[in-house]
Amino acid sequence: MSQEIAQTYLHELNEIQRQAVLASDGPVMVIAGPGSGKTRVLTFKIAHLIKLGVAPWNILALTFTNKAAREMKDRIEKVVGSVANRVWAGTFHSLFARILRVEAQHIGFPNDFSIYDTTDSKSLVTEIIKSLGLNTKNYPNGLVRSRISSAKSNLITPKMYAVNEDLMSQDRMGNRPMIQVIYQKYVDKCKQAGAMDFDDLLLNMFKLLYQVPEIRTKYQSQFRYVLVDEFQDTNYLQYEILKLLSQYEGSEENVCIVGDDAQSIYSFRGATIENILQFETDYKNVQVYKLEQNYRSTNYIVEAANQVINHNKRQIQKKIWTEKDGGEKIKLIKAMTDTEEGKRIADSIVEHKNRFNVSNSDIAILYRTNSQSRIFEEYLRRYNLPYVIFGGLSFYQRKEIKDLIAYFRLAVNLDDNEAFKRVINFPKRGIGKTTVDQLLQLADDNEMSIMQALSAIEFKGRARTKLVEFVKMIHAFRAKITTMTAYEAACLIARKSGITELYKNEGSMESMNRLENINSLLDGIQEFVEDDLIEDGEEYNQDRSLAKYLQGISLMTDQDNEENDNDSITLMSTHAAKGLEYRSVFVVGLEENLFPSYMSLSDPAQIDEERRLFYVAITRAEEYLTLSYANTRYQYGSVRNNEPSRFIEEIPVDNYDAIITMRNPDRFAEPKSLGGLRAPRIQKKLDYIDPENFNPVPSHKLKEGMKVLHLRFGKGEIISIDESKIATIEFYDLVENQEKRIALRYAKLEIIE
DNA sequence: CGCAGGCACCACGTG
DNA sequence: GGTGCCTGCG
Repeated sequence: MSQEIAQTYLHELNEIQRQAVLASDGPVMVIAGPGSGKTRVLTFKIAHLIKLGVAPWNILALTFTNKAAREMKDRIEKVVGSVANRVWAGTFHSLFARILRVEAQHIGFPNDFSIYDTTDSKSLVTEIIKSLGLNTKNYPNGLVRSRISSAKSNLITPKMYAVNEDLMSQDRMGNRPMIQVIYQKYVDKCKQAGAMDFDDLLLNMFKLLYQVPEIRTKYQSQFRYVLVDEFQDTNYLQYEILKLLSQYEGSEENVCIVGDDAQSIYSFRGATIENILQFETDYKNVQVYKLEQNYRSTNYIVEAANQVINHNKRQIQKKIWTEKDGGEKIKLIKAMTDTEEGKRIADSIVEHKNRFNVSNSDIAILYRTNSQSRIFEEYLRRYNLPYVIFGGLSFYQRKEIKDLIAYFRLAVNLDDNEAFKRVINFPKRGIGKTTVDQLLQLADDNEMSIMQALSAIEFKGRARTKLVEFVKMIHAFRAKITTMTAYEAACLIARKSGITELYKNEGSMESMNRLENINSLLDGIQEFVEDDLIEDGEEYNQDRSLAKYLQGISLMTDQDNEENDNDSITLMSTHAAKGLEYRSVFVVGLEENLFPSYMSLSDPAQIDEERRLFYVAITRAEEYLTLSYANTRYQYGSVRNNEPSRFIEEIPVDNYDAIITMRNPDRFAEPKSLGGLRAPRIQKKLDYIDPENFNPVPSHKLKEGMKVLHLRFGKGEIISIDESKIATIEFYDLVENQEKRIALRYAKLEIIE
């Protein structure tokens, strides 16, 4: 190793980190506590390999989120330049999908296979349950899918399931003996549709490597170095794939796994810490490095985290420490209601900004469930604090977007039944439920996709002419997508399908919104077409077809689009926060039944997982950590009382800001007004409207010229009301877009004069 | 037979 | 608050 390399980046590492980076050959396991420079080690390690002369495309780096992959690539690029783009870095799902696009024919799938997302998979399962004459009471969709998913993740085929006495007797005892039959049918139907669900992307990658020796050899020899981030989140199937890729005759087993057992939070989707323990047995002479120095957080936070995680029995021994002494103690906010919690958090944020000079982008609010975001959203809006929400309903999950994309999918893959079901009568073209049911039956009886059945068998129903028209249209689209660019084809489909026209004619606020979303999708497609370089492993791919575009987006999530570049507060689930850090973190909703979740209360192992999740949450904070809970909360349509979360007490009292006794639930003092500081006004603060004292009036009482009050936007004046009962209202306190168009049908407005 | 509106039921986390 | 199913009407 040359002197020059050492000077460029190795000095930025501590001793253990450096050893881990330099251990380029053979199996390596890095146990990395939160904030210990894990990503730094991974990226420097890859950069180091490239500097040593390893070709970038011989390196496979697997992550769990697109975000982590992108960050990794960016950081490698900083060290070695644009050649970093040729590293195979990405999520398990996206990289395997890419490989399957090339190799799918070896396992009996078309190369332009569709990817079924959760909605598609749900819909297919429901269809099957019904077709078997079962009801969804006995066979809840979620349960069936989780049985199927877990079977796949453990490499249990439907046939193996049928002879697995454990699984079958579990199903019998649960009075659901038909799950195996549903599973078999689900697999058959996916195959027929040329579709893979998320689990199949992994499963089929495994099959490909396992069943086709020359393919196995091809990828084994290509991926000379394999690295896995967040290894504690891998499931059995993922680990088996990793072993297939890295363990073979004559291999040096250059595999490096990085993880932290204390941050394993995905057991619900089959992740197992066993993999970490197993690694040392499966590979010979594993070099183990433990990164224990935390560079992120102050001692109060690190100490709290250590104490909390100590309540978990099973774990790899390590002691996280930091040199950052002093700092602020942890604050605890106790609220009576969930609404009050929202207000108090917003107040506290304002105080933070003023007292500690933190900017919005330094702040994150973390919650257990995405549905908690709404209240915080409302208060932040009222206080004029900009925010971004990660997670929740993704752009690609919106109805109008899914519908248009379903047309794309169907045109690319005629057998994609889920896409077919979605668009056959949208926009309305007089093909109703009865016809669709008949079609499904027809296809099922003949073991064909619907499109195949339609072209092979004369359909006798009343809707025949309309069906012929529909099929013609889809075939016309299909012809266009091979000759046109993605953008041209997408515009044509949006128009000819009747989707844009439908929303234009409707003219409501909601439709306009949808139209806008469709336009942003089209804009995105245009960008895709105009982008002159697409990173694609070894080659810069020149394909600008709609099919190619579909491949790119099918595994995208919202988090891949939203950039927090305009100084906003971040709101997200604790799961989504893993790997991120903020100067000031608010962990909210710390109540029994919520965090820990009510789903976990009966199972100690699941409580441990909730605790690890809490551990992840608090270790996101660099300087300021605030915890909060509410005594009562609106849940499932009624008010519920919850005890404060057990996790609050697991942090020693010394780490808290206020002196409090830890015995009874009322022990937690109201946060003191600190140093006489008052929550100052920032920008134009909207008046706080108490939802309890808010009295909206029926819409017919609203007239032009009235002064009204809106929960979110505050005071305003009705400028006009048009014939479709859309009011244009000017809101005085909004900084931007003072005028809003509000559909009176839905609006809740109080008259103030 | 198709459609709109009403209504029950559901909601943990992710690719 | 969203959505998928059911019902009664055209």
